[in-house]
This record gives sequence, structure tokens and C-alpha cells, in this order.
Amino acid sequence: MSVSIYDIAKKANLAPSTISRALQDHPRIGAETKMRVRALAKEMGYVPSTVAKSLSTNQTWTIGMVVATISDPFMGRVVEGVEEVAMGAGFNVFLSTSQNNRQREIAVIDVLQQRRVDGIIVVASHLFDRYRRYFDRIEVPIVMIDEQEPAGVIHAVAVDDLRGARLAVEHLLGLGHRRIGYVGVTNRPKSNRYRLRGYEDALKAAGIAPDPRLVFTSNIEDHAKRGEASLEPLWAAGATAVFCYNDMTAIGLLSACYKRGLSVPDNLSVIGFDDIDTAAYIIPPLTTIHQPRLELGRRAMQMILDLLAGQTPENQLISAELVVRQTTAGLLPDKRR
Amino acid sequence: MSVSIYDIAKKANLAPSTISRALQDHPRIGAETKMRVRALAKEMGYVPSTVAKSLSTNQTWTIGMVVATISDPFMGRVVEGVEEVAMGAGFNVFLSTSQNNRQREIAVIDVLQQRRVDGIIVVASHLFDRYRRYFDRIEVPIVMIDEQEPAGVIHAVAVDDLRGARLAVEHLLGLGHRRIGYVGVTNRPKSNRYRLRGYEDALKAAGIAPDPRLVFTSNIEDHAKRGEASLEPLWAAGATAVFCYNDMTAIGLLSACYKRGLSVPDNLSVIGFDDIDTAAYIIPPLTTIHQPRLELGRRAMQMILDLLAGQTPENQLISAELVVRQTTAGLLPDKRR
DNA sequence: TTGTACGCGTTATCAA
DNA sequence: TTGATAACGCGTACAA
Repeated sequence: MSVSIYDIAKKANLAPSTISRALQDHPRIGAETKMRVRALAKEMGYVPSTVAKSLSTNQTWTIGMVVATISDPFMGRVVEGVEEVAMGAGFNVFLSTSQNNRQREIAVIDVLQQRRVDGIIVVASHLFDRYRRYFDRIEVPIVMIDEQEPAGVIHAVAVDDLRGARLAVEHLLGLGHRRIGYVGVTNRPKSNRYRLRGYEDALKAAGIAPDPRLVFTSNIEDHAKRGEASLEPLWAAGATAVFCYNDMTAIGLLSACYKRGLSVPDNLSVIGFDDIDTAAYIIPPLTTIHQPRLELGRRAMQMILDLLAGQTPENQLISAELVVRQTTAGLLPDKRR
Repeated sequence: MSVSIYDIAKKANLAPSTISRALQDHPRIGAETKMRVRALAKEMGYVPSTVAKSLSTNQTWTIGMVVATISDPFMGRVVEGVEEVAMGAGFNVFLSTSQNNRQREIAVIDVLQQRRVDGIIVVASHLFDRYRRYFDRIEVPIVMIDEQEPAGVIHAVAVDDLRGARLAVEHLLGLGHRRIGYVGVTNRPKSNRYRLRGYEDALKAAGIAPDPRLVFTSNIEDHAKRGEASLEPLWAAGATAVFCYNDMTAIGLLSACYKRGLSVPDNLSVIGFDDIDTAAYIIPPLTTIHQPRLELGRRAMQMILDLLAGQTPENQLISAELVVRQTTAGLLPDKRR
């Protein structure tokens, strides 16, 4: 075992509680003993046990974060934002993955409760829709990222997918496109629904009836592969522009265009969603909808902190922004084929 | 507070220790009481406290992982690999970032010790070189990822940077290139040194004297930006091919070529390192050195498990592989300019 | 200012 | 098979 305050107490001929006080910034302690104890502690290689502290104070200074997968370029910065303010506040974060699996998400959240985390942050939960009651029973503060319609005890910070999608499609519309495709995803039902709706809303507002043949949805897990697979059907359906669920999907689509000898944006305009780090470096640079990912993470953690402080923070819906780069251009009808 | 085994004991008219046994798969417990207690526990909404268990057993079923930054596309899969086998073995992982800062890495490792993690995994440590003794004092098992020359009590799993770099440069050499550039990085001193050495070794083996003007190193943090910045000096130095520290750097370089109207690979061959997910989708698809990132994480965590089981696992040096795609091609002297 | 004693929720060692 | 009781390492109310 490692050295405890008891060991120090013995060596210093003091009571354990005195050691405890000396090590904290407790007011009721002599300046001299404080010094002496601290020196002794360092000398003995004392490392305070957060575990014991947690048991006695009923606080773990720990939060749990559950994401579908970490290797999604979208997640990296979100996690980073969380970690940044968590560490700043003296918290550590348990990172776990749900792999887009409901049972696993439940299991993971269960484990976090056993670990007595002080708060939980869930990104793109697969549970919220169907198991709303499940969350009501959980006692620790929960903040969801990507939940646009929180209800009950759930707190959330999200980017406005609906408006973001509208922005994207309106941009395409403004360029003169009328046959605009959408590449969706099934394993992110929530945000996919909103982005699809935003796409449809924008079309309708422009007096265009949505054409089902222009919507490509598949259960291919890999975003890029799905993007690749979408080219043929969409192109066959006469699309002149495509709005993709996210940047990786767009990148896959771009790659398919390249292989097929189609020029972007001359033959086809492509717009993504997320604005991942590589988006600006893709060739040609990707036009996309920017999500403040770092900020998303920061605010979620800040919300946990507020909740812990007894406040009742308001849910936040951050707006996304259009970033025009070079994969979208005006419609040139003659360039098709 | 939540319900404890004491609460259950009271309600069941049993001793707390009996409850404890009933909840575990303890042999010395009646089948009937076991059932009864478990049912009661579920009914009362009992959630076992890992904190208390940890204090009593001196095991936290927790490991700490420290990385420079999570938003590096290289890290994602490594973390995923760790998390995967950790979860499989009933462990949770604390993820923390060092931001390429020595002091912070020390602070982070310190906190992990206070939390009594059962093991620590450090990716690309900035400490190992100078503070070797620091690690000798740490009692929990430590496994380093990316440490090619582990020493002392340090265990490690790494990809062979030296050979990987040689592979890359030999590929370029085989294509007929003689003036090959290298884009390095300062904030990853370790692997950068190995890759640079591999680059030089390959050149020397081919009878080419390394030319300092062909080595571009800068302290620009952002990999892609650094790649972009490298084009002018390298091109001016007459490079016909460039080996980049990693894929993001290569992507930045590609982007700069595109903006400048240079064609890859016709005017310049480019090769990266890592084989990140987007590498295959970049235009043109990036030739690179493949690192088995998921495997790196898995093996590191497995090593921790072995260490915990009292075994003495051997350090592992995994070999990297060349993946030829379309950013490298034979030298065509006339195409320069 | 310092010491005593107890609680936090478990596991583990003895007895019964 | 079950029950009492001591640990685990720390914070803290209360007493000295």
C-alpha cells in the first residue's frame, strides 16, 4: 500500500486529522505544523487518495462522457472541449463508447453511475427517444450534446441542424440548382431527421417538390463509403448538386466523382456539414456548414458545472454557419455529361 | 444518498456481509437467500458503489490514458483500441490531454496516481527522454505508445518509425527521385527524429548526400498549415518528391500544390505517414505509410492487463507498411515547371 | 490549535 | 450458510 495520512501522523506525532487539515487549506491549523507536515508528506512520497476522499465526501470530481465512436473526426474536438473545461475545474473524464448500440449505451451509463460520476455527457444519444423514462430515474446531472428537443430533466446543448441544413440547401438554391440531392445516414437517426427536414423545408420554400429519388439513405456505417455509393443513384436521378449529411460523406462523394471523371463543382456541386479540420484542405476545398465543435464540448461541461453549483442553466441551441469554399458553383446546364 | 447494502440488510433482516456475498458470485451463500437479496436489491434500486469497492480492494478497475490532443486523427483510433479492450475487461479509461506540454503531462500523471488508476498509457510522451527517473518512482504499470527505445521499468508498443520512413523514401527512390524533401515537426521530437533518420538512412544507402535545404522543419503546430508552408522552400530547393511527417502534413502540402497550380504527382510526388481514414479519399488518394492504429491501442491495453496479471510482456515494435496510392509517380524531369 | 471518534460503502477474516 | 467486526483512506463535527 501507499503511505496514508496515518503513516504521516505516526511519524510526526500528530493526529491524523491534523495531517488532513495541514494538507488542505484548512483555517484551523498552525502555520508551523502546516509547513512541517507538508514537508514530511513530500518526503514520504505521500499521494492523496481521491478514492477515499470521494467515498467520504460523496463527490468524485469525475464526469462520464459517452460517444458513439471516437474516431469520428467530429468527436475529437467535442471531447477536447469537454476535457479542457473539466480539467480546468479539477474534474477528470471517463470516456466510453456506445458503438451506436442501445444496449451498450445503457450498460455504459450504468457503469458510470456505479462509479458515482458527478455528471454525464452524452453525445447523440440513441436512447433518448424511446427510453425517456430511463433518464428520469438517473440522479446525476445529464447533459446531452446534439439533442435538439430536450424534455424532462434533460439538459442539452446542440447545433441547430434544421437551420444549418436550410442554410446549405438555400445556398445551393441561390446558385440556381433545382435538382438537389441529399445523402443521409441511418445510424444517427436524430440529426439525420433534422437535416433531412431542413433540406425539404428549403426546397418547399422555393416551390420545389421533394423528389424521393434524390434522397439517398443507406445503412453503410462508414461515412465516406456511403458518400461514394451515393453518386451513381443521385447522378442517375439528375442531381446537379448534393447536400451531404456530413463532411466525411461529402469527401467520399468527391472521391467517387474524381474516379468517375466528374468535375466538382463544374459537373456537380457538393456541400457538407461539420467543417472538420480537413474540410479546408480537401481538393477542392469543401463548402460546408460549420459546427463550433470545441464550443459544443466546452458548453456542455460548463453546463454540468452550473448544474453541480445548483443553478438551472438554459438549454442552448447554437447556430451553424455556412462556409463557402470551392465545391459549389452556379448551375451550368450544358456542363452535365 | 443512494441505497447501500446496509439498507438492503435492514429490510431483509440479514447482515450486511450476507448481502455483499449474495451480490457477488460468492460460494458461501444459500441459493435461496441469494435470489431473495438480488430481487430486493433490484427492487430498491441498488447501484453498487465502485468507489467503496475500490477503497476496500485497492483496485479501481480504471486506467488513465494521456495523449497530446484528441483531435489529431491519429489518436482517435488508438484511443478506440484502448477503450475497446479496456471495456471488455471491465475497465474504464480516464482520458486526459497534455497539450504537448511537459508540466501538464506531469500534472496529469500525478492526478492519475491520486485516482489510484491500475495502469497508465501514455502516447508520445514528452517526458521520457529527460525525466526518466520520474517514471521509475511511479508504482502503477505504465505502457507507452510510440516509444521506440523503452528503458527501465517502461513497457512499450510502437510502430517502427525508422523502417517506416525508410520504406517511404525507398519507394520514392525506386521511382527515380533523387531530390527528396522531408517535412518535419518540432512538437513530436521523438518520432520526428526517427522518421528523419530513416529518411537520411535511405538516402545514404542510395549514395545520396542529404541536403539540409531539402529538410523543412517548423514549429507551426497545425500539421496541415505546416505542410502548406513547406511547399515554397522545398520547391525552391528543387525537390521532385516529398516525404511528410504525417498525413495531415501531406494533405496541407497537397492543398498548397493545388493552389499554386502544381500537379501531384506529375510535378511533385508526395507521401505521408499514418494512413488516417481520410487518406484514401483525398484527391488524389494519398500514398502513405500505414500504421495499425487500432492495434496499437489494443496491444497497449492488453499489455497493461498482462502486467496486472503478474506477467512480464515483451515490448513490441510493430512494422509499418507502404500503401501505394496515387500521389507518387515516376520522375519526369521535363515536367518540372 | 490539536485530538477523538465516527461515517462513507465495500470486502474480508473470523466465529458462530 | 450466516453474522459480527475490522479494515480501506479520508473528511469532519465535536471535544479538549
